[in-house]
Amino acid sequence: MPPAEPSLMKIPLYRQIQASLKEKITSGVYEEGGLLPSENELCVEFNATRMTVRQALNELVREGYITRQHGKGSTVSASRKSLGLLSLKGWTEVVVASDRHGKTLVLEGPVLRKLEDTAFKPLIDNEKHEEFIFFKRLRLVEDSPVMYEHTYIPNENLPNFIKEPLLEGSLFRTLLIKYQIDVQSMTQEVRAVAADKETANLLKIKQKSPVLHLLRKYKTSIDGFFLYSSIYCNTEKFAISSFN
Amino acid sequence: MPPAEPSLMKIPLYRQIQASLKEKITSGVYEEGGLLPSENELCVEFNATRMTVRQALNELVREGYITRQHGKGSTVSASRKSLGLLSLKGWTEVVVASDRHGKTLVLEGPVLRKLEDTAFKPLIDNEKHEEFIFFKRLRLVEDSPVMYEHTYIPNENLPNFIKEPLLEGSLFRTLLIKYQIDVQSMTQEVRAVAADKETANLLKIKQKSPVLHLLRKYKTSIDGFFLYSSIYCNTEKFAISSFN
DNA sequence: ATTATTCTGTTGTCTATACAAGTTGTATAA
DNA sequence: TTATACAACTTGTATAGACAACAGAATAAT
Repeated sequence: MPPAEPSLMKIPLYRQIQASLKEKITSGVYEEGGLLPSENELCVEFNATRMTVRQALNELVREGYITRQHGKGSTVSASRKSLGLLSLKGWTEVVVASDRHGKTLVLEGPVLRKLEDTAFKPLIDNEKHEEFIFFKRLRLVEDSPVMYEHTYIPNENLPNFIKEPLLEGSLFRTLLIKYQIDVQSMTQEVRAVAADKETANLLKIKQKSPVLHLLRKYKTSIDGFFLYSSIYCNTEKFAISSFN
Repeated sequence: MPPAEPSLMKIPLYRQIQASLKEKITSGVYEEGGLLPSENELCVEFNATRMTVRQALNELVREGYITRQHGKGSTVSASRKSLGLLSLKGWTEVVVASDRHGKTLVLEGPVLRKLEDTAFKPLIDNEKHEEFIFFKRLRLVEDSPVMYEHTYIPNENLPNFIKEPLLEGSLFRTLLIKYQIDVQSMTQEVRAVAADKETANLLKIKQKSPVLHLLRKYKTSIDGFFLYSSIYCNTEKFAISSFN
């Protein structure tokens, strides 16, 4: 029997539990600082064993939604004011989750071009990638420019990518839905640098102002297929936050 | 019966496995890019079940030591050149793991003082903490100053702390061994700012140079007991890296 | 020779259970 | 009233096993 629609593929139970709880947390059913139902109660609710429930809860800890305490329970974390961008989540999800009005302007692309940015060199293993799909995007929060991003995607496995627009404006979502490519993890290097002329203009700050520079490599569900991003952030109004 | 020596407390099996594997990775027994023994082989070696071994392996993924691939195995990650300081690890552990020569100068403290730094205000829940133990520390890598750190620790649960030196120069280790306080997780905000006079002098850079500013809150095994750090980083030579 | 198919070993998911250990509230004893 | 002990509930650790899904190599069919 052929597999079902990729987008309808079977989702592991613990992922469903994780998604359900996340939904209830962000929508306020479980309020900040309050306790989640105990593991045993969740077992009953989702008809699963404790190990499965615990896997879901551990994922939520990793994502910063809850904290847990031995003998007490799982507490809903206070939602953060700053944008949680050191974590994996894509821009769209982060801005929605933080309840802010976000917008993305595509300044250039998608176009095919070679990777010229020398900063990426140490991150790329093999030279087999000749051409990349390239984006220049500017991201705004409440109409203030906050991030200026260059994205490079190897031009493989992505037929018709440059011809069609992004689903809901989200790159990650487009990759997942249209190409079944799941972005799974990320590594990045973080620096403070002085804004160059182009960056300063776009972010509406003075030239040579301090900006955050993030150099990212995203790992996907396809072996050897990575995405690369170079991001400049204006951190005057919004900080970048992370957990561990 | 009274509990045994805290430092000899029973360590969970999966932590032991985790530590053993980490040791073999950093010492080169398992080489970069190579495969770890399979889960079943590790079960035999450590006399544990797969779930226990998997818990250890998942921790190593979280810490960035290995990656895993369905149907294939666990691969030892390439060690990173930059300092993995967005993760939880303390300075001592990070510098040792990255095979670099690190040194810490205590410029001031430990002394008792109130928390004046207004940047911390939004991070601190309750005002019950009157006094904090305060440190000013400068951290060097290969004799270059890289980080300038202010640390605030609530003056509770820590008898004789300011009178005695740190164990092996490590704050985290001292808290764990002498006070049984385990630092478990961290949240932080990251910004790019212009170096003020003091910071610039200490880091041996020009005034107003871009520096990374990390505002950290460490969670410990004691409920309601947090550590706070404000860190300025010179990222010209060393970047800060993180995983997810 | 090339293409399918099967096989084997790997990690991923899940069940069911058990006991240890931390937290909290309550009942009892001093 | 104040301790102390206990009970009930929580999460943490661990065992033992099962089947699914994936990767790669060996084998069989074309």
